[in-house]
Amino acid sequence: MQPTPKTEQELLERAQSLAGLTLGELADAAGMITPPDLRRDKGWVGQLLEWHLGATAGSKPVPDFAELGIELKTIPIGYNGKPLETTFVCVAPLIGLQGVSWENSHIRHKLARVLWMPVEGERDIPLGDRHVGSPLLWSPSPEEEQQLRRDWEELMDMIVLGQVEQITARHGEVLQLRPKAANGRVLTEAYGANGQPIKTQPRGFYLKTPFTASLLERYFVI
DNA sequence: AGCTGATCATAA
DNA sequence: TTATGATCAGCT
Repeated sequence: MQPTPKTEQELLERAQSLAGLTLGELADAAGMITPPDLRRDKGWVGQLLEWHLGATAGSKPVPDFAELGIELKTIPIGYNGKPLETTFVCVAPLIGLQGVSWENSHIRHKLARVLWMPVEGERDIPLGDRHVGSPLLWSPSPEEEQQLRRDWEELMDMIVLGQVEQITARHGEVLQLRPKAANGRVLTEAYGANGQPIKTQPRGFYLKTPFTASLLERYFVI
C-alpha cells in the first residue's frame, strides 16, 4: 500500500494524479490481478483505489483516512456522465436507538467529508480499460444536509415505531433504506410493531443517484 | 431503461 | 455477526 497522506491537500493531489489512468494500469502497479468482471468482486475497485491512496481503515469502523476524517467513495459513472448506481453509506441501526439524533448519527459523520472518485462503470467496458476520473472532495451543503436529515429522521422514526419491514426503497427523497447483507437469510434484531424484538434483514442507508449526480455536477459547474 | 430488492467477497 | 468494499439482475 502507498504511504498514508498526511494532509488533505496531499490526499487530493494523490487522487488527482490517478485521474485518466485505467484500472488495469492501477492494478499492475499494485500487483493485483484484474478480475474478469465485478460479479464476484464487487468491492474490488474500491479496494484498488484504497491501496493507491494509502487508506488506513481496512474493515474497521473508522473513516478511510482516520487522521484526516475523510471517507473514500468510488462511484461508477455511465456514458451520460451520471452515476450508474446508488451509493452505500452505512448499516442502519435498528435497535438501541435511545438518544440517537441526526447530530450524533453514524451516517452524518460518515458523510461529513467524502473523497469521491468517479470511475467509468459501463459493463460493456472491460474492467481493466475503465478510466478513473477527477476526484472531488465534498462536504454536504446546508441544503444537502437538510435533505439528508429529513430523510434520515423519517426512516428512523419508522424504525423506532417497529415499522422497519414496511420501509421500501421508495421512502426518502435522497436517502433510501435497502437490504444490506450476504443474502436474504441473514437476520438481525429490530423492533416489532408492539415494541417486541423481531428478526429482520439488516438494512443499509444508500444515497440515491440523482443526489450524487447533483453533487458531482455542483462541483463541475463551479 | 431504471429501480428495487438481493447478493458477493473478505476481515476481525 | 458485524463491519468493510459495493454491484448484480429481475421486475416493472
